[in-house]
Amino acid sequence: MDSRTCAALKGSGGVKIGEKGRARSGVTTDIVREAALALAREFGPGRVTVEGISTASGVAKTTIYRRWPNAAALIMDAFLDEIGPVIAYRPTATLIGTFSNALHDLARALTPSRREMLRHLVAAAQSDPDLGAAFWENWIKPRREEALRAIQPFGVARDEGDILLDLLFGAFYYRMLIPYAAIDSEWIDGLVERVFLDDPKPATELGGRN
Amino acid sequence: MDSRTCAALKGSGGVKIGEKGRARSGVTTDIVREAALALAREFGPGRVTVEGISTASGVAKTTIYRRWPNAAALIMDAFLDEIGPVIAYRPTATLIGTFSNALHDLARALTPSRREMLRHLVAAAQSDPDLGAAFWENWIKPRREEALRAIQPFGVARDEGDILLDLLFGAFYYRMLIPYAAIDSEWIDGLVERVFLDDPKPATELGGRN
Amino acid sequence: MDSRTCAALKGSGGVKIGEKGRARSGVTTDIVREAALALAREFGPGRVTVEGISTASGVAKTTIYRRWPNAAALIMDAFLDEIGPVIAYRPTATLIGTFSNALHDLARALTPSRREMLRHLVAAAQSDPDLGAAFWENWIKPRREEALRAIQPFGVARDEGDILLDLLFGAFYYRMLIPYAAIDSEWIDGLVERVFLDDPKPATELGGRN
Amino acid sequence: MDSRTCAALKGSGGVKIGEKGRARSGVTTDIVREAALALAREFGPGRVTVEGISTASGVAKTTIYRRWPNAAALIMDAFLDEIGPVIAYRPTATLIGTFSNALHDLARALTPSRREMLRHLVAAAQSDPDLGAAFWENWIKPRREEALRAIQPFGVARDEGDILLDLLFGAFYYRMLIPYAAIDSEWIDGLVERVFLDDPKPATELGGRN
DNA sequence: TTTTAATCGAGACGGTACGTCGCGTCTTGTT
DNA sequence: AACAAGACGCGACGTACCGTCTCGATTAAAA
Repeated sequence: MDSRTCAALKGSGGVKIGEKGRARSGVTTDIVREAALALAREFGPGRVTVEGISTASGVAKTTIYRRWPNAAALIMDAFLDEIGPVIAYRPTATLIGTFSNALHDLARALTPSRREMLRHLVAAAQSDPDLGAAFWENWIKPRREEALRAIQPFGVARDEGDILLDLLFGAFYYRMLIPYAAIDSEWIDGLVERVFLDDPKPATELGGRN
Repeated sequence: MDSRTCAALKGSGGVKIGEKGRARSGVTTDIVREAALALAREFGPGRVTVEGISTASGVAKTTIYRRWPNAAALIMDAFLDEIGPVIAYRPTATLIGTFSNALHDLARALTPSRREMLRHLVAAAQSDPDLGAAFWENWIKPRREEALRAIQPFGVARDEGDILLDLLFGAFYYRMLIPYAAIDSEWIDGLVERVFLDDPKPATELGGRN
Repeated sequence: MDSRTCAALKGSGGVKIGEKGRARSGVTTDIVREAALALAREFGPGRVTVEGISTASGVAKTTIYRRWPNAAALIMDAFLDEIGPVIAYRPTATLIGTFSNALHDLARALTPSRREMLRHLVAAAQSDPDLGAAFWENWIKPRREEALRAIQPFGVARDEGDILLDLLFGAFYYRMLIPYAAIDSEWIDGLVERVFLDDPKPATELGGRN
Repeated sequence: MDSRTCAALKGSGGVKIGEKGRARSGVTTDIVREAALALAREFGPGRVTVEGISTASGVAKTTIYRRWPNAAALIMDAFLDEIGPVIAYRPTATLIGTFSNALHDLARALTPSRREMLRHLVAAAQSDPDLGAAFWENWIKPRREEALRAIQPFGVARDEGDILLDLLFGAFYYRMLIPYAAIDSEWIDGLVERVFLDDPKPATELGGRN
C-alpha cells in the first residue's frame, strides 16, 4: 500500500498540503476504482489485471502502481469503498435479533456481483499476507467489533462473543465460499435458532456429553 | 479433469481394460504429484507452476497437461491423494463427542503445510468452477456425508445436521481462512459447547427472541 | 526415405516377395498421398503436418513415418506421383521450338495449386539436403536429361545445353519463386527469342564486349 | 514488420521525434541482429529460432517480438542490413561487361554463409507473403532497378531489360537453389556469352524457328 | 493349419518452440 | 512532482508438432 492513497483502506482522506510538485488527482483515483469494479463485474474479479484497468480507464499503469501495489489490492480498495457505506448494524432489543438482523442484512447487501467480489478477496488474501491483513483490518475486524459492541449490553463476554461470531459468520462465509446450497432466509434463521436454542433437543437428549 | 487420470478426484481406480494406445504410466502420475506437493510445501501452493513441476519432476509439460488442466487441479489431486487416507471418523457414543472428535481430528491432521494447501485450494476454487466442483465432490461432500452418517443414530434430521455442520465446520474454515487467532483445543471445545449448550445462558436470558 | 516405399521417388514398384509378415497396404499409401495433397491445396503446403495428414486420412502416424521421413518428403512424393505422368516432352523440328514447347507446356501443367506446391518443394529443399537430392533426382534431373536428349539431334554440346537450360528454366523458376510479374506466353516467347536471337541488336551494337 | 523498426527493410532511418513513451533502444536492435546472424552462420538459417536468439542475445523474447514478427523476418532484416552496403554496381562501357561484372560481383559477395542465408530467405518467402514482399522490395527490386539504370545508356527497352535480368539472374538463382553444379566464373561467362552471342551458332543454324 | 512376424490403429511420451499475457520497473517527454 | 505512453526483462502460459515408443489387434505368407 501507498502512504498517500488507498483511502478506503488507510484512513487518509485528508488533503495533502505542502507536498511539492503536481498533486495527485483525486478524480483519477475514482476513475480507476470504477474501472476496476466494472471489469470485475464483467469478467470476474480473478480476471482483472492492472494492464486491463489501465487500458479501460485510460490511466497509465505507472499511475496505478503509484497508488496500489497490485490488482487485488486495488479491487479490495474499490470494493470496500463501494460497499462500506452500505452496511451498518441495526441494533435490536434482543441478542438473537441482533445477530439475525446482521446476517440477513449482510445477505441482502451482498448482491451476486458483490458476493463474487468478496469470495475473490478472501481467495486473494490466502496468498498475499498484506492483503490478508488489509482484509482483516478493513473488512472483518471493524464489523466484528461493531457486533461485539452491539451485544455488549446483553452481558456477553468477549470470548463468548467471538465464538458466537465465529459460528454464525463462519457458517455464512462457509456457504459463500463452498456454495453447495443457497444462502436463504430459512437457513439463516435455522443457524440462529440452533445457536441460541432454548427449546430444541438439548445435547443431553442426544446422547449427553462424553 | 481428465477422464483417465486424477485417481484421487475421480472414482476410477479400476484397471483400464481395452483402452487403445499406449497406457499412461502410473509411475509418472505419482512422480508428478510428489513434485507438486514438494514444491507447494517449499514455496507455498500459490507459487507452484506447471513449468516448475515439469522441471522438478523431469516429466514433460505436455504430459502434465495431458492429465491435469492446470496447476491448481494438480495440487488438489495430489493433496487429496495424500491426505485422503489420513482422515477417518471416530464414532463415539454421543453427538457432541462425535463432532468434538471430528474437529479435533481435523485440526490435528491439518499440519501447517497441509493447512496452507487447503487454504489455497479453497482460494483456487473461487475462480475456477471446475475446481470448485471437484473440491466439493472430493473433499467437502464425502466428509459431510460421513459426518451425517455418524450422527444418524442420534436421530438428527438431515437439515438439522446440515446446520450443525455449517456452524461447526464453517467456524473452522472461517478461522483457517481469516486467521485472526489460532485454532486451538479450547476454541474447538468452546464451539462445540456453544452449539450443544444445555446449561450456558440460554438465549431467553440473553434477551429472548425478537 | 524408406527402402520399401516412396514409389514415386525410388524406383521400387515391384512387388515384394519373400518378405515375411503382413504386407504393407498399397491402398494406405494412396490414401495418405491423397490426404497430403488435399491438405496442401487447402491450407498451403507449408501448413501441412504429419499429425494433420494422419488425422485427415485416418492412417496412424506410425504408419506414415514408416514410409516417409517427414511431411515435406511425403508432399514431394505425392506431388511427383500426381504430376509425373502429366508432363512429357513434345519433340519438334527446331531447337527453339522444342524449348518453346517445353516452357509453355510446363507453364500450362503448373496450375496455381501445383505451382504453389512446387514453390514449396524448392523451399523445403533448401533446408533439407535429402529433400534437395530427391528434388534434383526425381524432378529436375530427369526432365533436364529429357531436354538434352531432345536437342541432341541439333548438335548442341552438353555444356552448351546446360547453359541453355539454366537460362531458360532458371528464368522460369526465378519468376515463379519471385513472382513480381506473371508468367505468360509473351514473356516465355520473349525469353526464347532473346536466347536464340539471330536478328535483334547483337551485343556488338550494344557496346561490344569488354 | 513493425512500423518503428526493421531499419534495413523500411526506409525509416530518420530520427524519431514526437514518439510517445520510452524510445526503443537502437543498441538492442543491433545486438539482436548480430545474434541472429551468428546463429544462422553456425547452425544454418533454418534452425534459428526466436527463442534461441533471445537466449543468445540476452534480449527478452517479448522485446524481439515487439520488433519482428518472426525469426525469418528478423534474419532477413539482419541479412540485408549486413550485405546491403557490400554490393554496388560497377558501371562499364559495354552492356555485356556490365552484366558480367554484376554477376561476378554477386557471386563474389555471396560467401558460402551468405549464400545459404539467401537461399533460406527465398525459401521462407515462399510461405510468407509479407516476407516475399519484403524480399522483393528490399533485395530484388532495388538491385534490378540499379541494373536497369546501368544499362539504360545502351538503349535497352524496359521489357527487354527485364528479360535480360530474368535470364541471367534467373540462371544464377536457379543454380544457387538447385545446386547441381557450382557457380564459377566459366559458367557465368558462358551465360553472358550465350545471351549476348553474336558469333555462336545462331538459332537458324540450329534448326530455325518453328 | 498353424505359426510367425510385420503391419496397423491408437495414443502416451519427452521435447522444442511457438506466440501471448501480464507483471512490475524503467525511461521519455508533457502538463 | 504527477502523468500518459510505451519499452523492457521476466516468468509462465497453454498449444502445436515433432519423432519415438509401447500397446493390442489384424493379417498374410511360410512352415
